Amino acid sequence: MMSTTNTNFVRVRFAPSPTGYLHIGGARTVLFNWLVARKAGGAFVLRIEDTDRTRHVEDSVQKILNDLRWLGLDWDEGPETGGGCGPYFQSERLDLYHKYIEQLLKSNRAYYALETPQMLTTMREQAEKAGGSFRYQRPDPLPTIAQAEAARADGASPVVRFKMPDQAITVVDDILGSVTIEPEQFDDLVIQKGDGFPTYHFACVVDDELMQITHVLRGQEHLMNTPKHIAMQEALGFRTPRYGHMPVIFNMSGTKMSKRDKEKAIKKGEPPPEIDVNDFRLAGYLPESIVNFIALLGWNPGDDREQFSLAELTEAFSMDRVGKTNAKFDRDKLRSFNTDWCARVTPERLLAAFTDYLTQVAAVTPTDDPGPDLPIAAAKRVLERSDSAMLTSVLGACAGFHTFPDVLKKAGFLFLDDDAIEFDPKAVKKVLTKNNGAGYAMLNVLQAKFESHENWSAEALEALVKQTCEEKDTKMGAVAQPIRVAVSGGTISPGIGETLALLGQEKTIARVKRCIEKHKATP
RNA sequence: GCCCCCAUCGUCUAGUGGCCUAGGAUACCGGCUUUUCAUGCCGGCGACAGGGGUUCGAGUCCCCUUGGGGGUGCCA
Repeated sequence: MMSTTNTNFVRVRFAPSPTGYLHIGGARTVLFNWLVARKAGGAFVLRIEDTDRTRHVEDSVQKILNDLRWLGLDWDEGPETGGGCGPYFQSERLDLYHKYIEQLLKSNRAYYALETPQMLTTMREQAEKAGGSFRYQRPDPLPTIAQAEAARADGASPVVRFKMPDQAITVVDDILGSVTIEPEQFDDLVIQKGDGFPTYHFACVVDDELMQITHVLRGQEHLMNTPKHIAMQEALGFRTPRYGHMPVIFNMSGTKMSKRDKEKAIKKGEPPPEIDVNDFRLAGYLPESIVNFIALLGWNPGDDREQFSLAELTEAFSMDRVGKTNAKFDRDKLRSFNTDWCARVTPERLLAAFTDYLTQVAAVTPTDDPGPDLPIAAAKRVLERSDSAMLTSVLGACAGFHTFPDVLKKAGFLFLDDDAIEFDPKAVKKVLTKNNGAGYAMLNVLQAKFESHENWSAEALEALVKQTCEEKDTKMGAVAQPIRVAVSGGTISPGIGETLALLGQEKTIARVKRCIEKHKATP
């Protein structure tokens, strides 16, 4: 019989805490883990770390799952998928943690501690005043189990602390190399809270073992946690997975990208920056460009290539090309990536993404969140008044746009009621009123032509406009611009032939008429 | 304060001792294309944090300084 043990087997995980939407930095962590798994043909596990009941946010698991799906990152085991190592919610694994807590207690590698949070806070404040950092002093003698139970009966909530070994610990890191930390840097950490829940450190170590995680790829903010985890693994007889600590992503200002940036910007009256994956979705980005962009934040292929689909990333990715330096999140460059991707994907894909964008935006309740200025009304209107064929044409006509809101800005007027068109005074002055109303004169000529024109295709209309130019011995601008203003209220629109074809003959004529009449009413 | 990590154009980065008068992308500036807004194309500006070593030779190796970041929770 052959051994079926695969020595190369790879299992990685992403373990978010359900406190809101998926953060863009978290998205990069997922992506890299996902890539490691897919590259190796291993498993990608999703685990929900909901051990802090005070920070739990309703619906956030669903939100995170949605964000992952939108990005195209699937998981082999986890919520809604199941798997052989479940449950995948830590709050449903309490018995498991208790069992290992017992083991550590029995083997004298952990003990009950009776200080209250208030006492610890006071001690910390005192240590800070003294200019140093607080180190928890292991009690001597240690509280007995009987004492802990008595305290609990008394209404106290004893915690369990892990005895950190008195020896240096070396973290072998696939990204940073070896990092050795001296024992003085650690005190005995709490592994079970007063409410009986495990702390992050403990649950994480137990689950990584039980879920057979082979590689842990996480943010650099976890580097100093890793020695603690290694010490616990040793005490419990667990294996130590391979570790890799990735650089952190910052704002252009150098501050850490955080959800609070949004509130700050709103307070200052500025548009809030996109921070969570969902922000980018609502801002009209393609998941392709987000994935591509964050992949290049800390990883590169070693050559000049910059465009990568998920499949191409899977092919090209390798851990040894992950960098060590923190990166700033350059939204300008992301925008450029998005422009490229919008031009690159198939019309079908672009239509699907645009429809998703409109749907997501239309579903936002303005009172939900004092977020950015989302074109909610416009999105609803477009959804109601168009179909797939129309949207495909609109997207084609707007080719070259950066993000989906640009499409709405450029072609949104198509979906307005004719009498809802608002004329931009500047545009009116520049292209219609100027030169003794030459623009209006042109509109009068065009109106007659439009009424008798039969072939209402973009090409034919384009030809009609060009022909008018020749007749009047003038440039395109003198003909196209007045039409633009009449039909859209401003000077921005797709090519003039496409614009009119998309709008239709009836509406074109109605809008031109209305524009001329408005002028007569207020000369 | 203590511990740890990091350091190339504004930003993301290539660079693994001679291919480097440092390459690409983005941003910015200029030009071309053009019926508006974009796109596209061409060109330009722009960096090895500083100081010591090692070496025939250093962006690349070592040390110090400086700067940035992380940790120091009954958060994850």
